[in-house]
Amino acid sequence: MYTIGQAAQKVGFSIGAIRFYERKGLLEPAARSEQNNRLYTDSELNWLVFIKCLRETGMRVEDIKQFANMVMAGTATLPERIKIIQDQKQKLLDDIEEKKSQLVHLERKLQRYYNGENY
Amino acid sequence: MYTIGQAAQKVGFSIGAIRFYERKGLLEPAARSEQNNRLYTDSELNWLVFIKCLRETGMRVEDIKQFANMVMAGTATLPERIKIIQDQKQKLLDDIEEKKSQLVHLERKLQRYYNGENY
DNA sequence: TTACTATGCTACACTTAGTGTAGGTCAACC
DNA sequence: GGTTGACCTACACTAAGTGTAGCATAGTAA
Repeated sequence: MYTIGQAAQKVGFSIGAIRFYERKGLLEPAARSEQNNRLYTDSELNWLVFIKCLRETGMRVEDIKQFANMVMAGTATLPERIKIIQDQKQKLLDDIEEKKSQLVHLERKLQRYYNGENY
Repeated sequence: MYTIGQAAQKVGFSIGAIRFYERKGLLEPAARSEQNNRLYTDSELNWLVFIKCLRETGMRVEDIKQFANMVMAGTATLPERIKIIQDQKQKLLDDIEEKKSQLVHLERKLQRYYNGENY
């Protein structure tokens, strides 16, 4: 069993983030020690790692909650889950394009500065 | 003179966004009509266009405020302004790299699904 | 004249994904 | 006995607006 601090360090979340995920229903309310401190099993740590994996893809917390429910519902939801990941991927591609376009704006601005524009 | 709705449409901001910028001090409080409606001159529209240009580069509103102050302070602040734009550009490049890495995560996840993993 | 619609106003709540802070508890160490 | 460290809860705050409620006003249609 791990304390929240140990869990946070092992998984790479902040303590606050873990409590936040519990509050949001992404995690079952953790077991407590006699001192009312949260205690995590290895299995719960794996669940946190899973959440971290999804978060790193840029998925929103609410969507991860849905996704987690689907995972627990079994393989019947697999096609749906694949679609979600594909949509997420598209969103990421769109984001990248947008940022690239902003980059072009910035470079134009810099060029204008180099050419003597002064506002 | 333009109403806030006309200004919003001309510049491409929402009405709410313009009021928000005023509240944040990015804009001087607009002149008012007899009916207490905001009125904008062409010069203020140009200022809004300028703000839009900076926002599109991904610059934060608070930073735009600083930047606007520098512009008004004259050419002495030019090197500082160039540095800000360059930093902004670097931040954008970092963002893009991060998103690309998230993309790799997603693609790995999809591959695992295609290979029969089911969680 | 009355009713409706459009546009504007203010002030407030809400969003995301957490972070930061205040105030309190508890055990361990010196 | 005092201090440190880790934990607890609850609340406020962040960015950049958006959405809503409740109001005023002007122009138009019946």
